[in-house]
Amino acid sequence: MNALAAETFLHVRDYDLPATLTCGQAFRWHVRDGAWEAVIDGKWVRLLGDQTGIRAETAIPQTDWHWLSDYLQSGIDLNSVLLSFPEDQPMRASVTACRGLRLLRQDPWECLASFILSSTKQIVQIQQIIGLLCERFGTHVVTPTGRPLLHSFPTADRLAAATEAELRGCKMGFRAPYLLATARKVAAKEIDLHHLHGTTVEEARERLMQLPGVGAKIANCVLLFAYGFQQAFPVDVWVMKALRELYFPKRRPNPQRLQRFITTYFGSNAGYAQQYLFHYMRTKGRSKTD
DNA sequence: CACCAGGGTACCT
DNA sequence: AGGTACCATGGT
Repeated sequence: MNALAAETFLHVRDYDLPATLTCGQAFRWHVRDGAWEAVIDGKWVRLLGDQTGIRAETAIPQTDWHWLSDYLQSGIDLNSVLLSFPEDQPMRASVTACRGLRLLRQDPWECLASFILSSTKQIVQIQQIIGLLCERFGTHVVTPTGRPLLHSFPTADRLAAATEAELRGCKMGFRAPYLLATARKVAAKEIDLHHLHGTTVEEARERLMQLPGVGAKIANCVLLFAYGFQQAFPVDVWVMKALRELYFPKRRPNPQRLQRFITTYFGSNAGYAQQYLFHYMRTKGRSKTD
């Protein structure tokens, strides 16, 4: 038995599916039989990439695939993005190491909640926490027969109704009160995540940072990975390492000077450049099959 | 077994 | 304004 309900093919070149889906912007993807599977907006999906594009399969009928091409951002002109990067050795090395790395366009709530859980955690652990969270608070998702049961990412309403102890049970530790408090603010409509699409980066960032457990770094991740603000430039320990080793080898610049450098040097696609640096720093020195 | 991980917050000078 | 301990848990 089997029965995939729908499939399509997205024609796109230079799309590195493995790198894009595992580089720390989304946390629910896993490989099965050489293909990538996850739940997007409550829908099970399976992706298989080749040189000419991405084949996609779902478990329920689809007529309009816009939700998927929007998520994957398969329609953007990657080459013009790469051409907008500063021409320096670190950026060249980063692009050479992984031409085809893309930025996704994710659901704001899932992205926000996921990155609240990301603080001082390794990517594998974030995946584990989110897996438990979905299992315990998400709803069942239709999958092809024979697959393990899968769950949607829990809504803010559902998490707002949870207890801190239940959330701590998902191994998230001290992040539990942050996630709970933010879920309650979203559920109570103290912030309208959808509305941020129509604002400026600065206003959106300011609003996000008013939420418990959301500082500049996590806000920038959400701005970049969910809202598509390409100027947003999250600085975590890896990106800070890249900036210091590659651009400021002599002495460490103060935070203000560093921020000034980021906003002036990397151009209109600074967030994209940041993701290439991040991926480069994390993978260099490892074998490519890891 | 130390040390570190896609940080934020409260509390100190 | 700028530094620092603490938060919880698992990988390396």
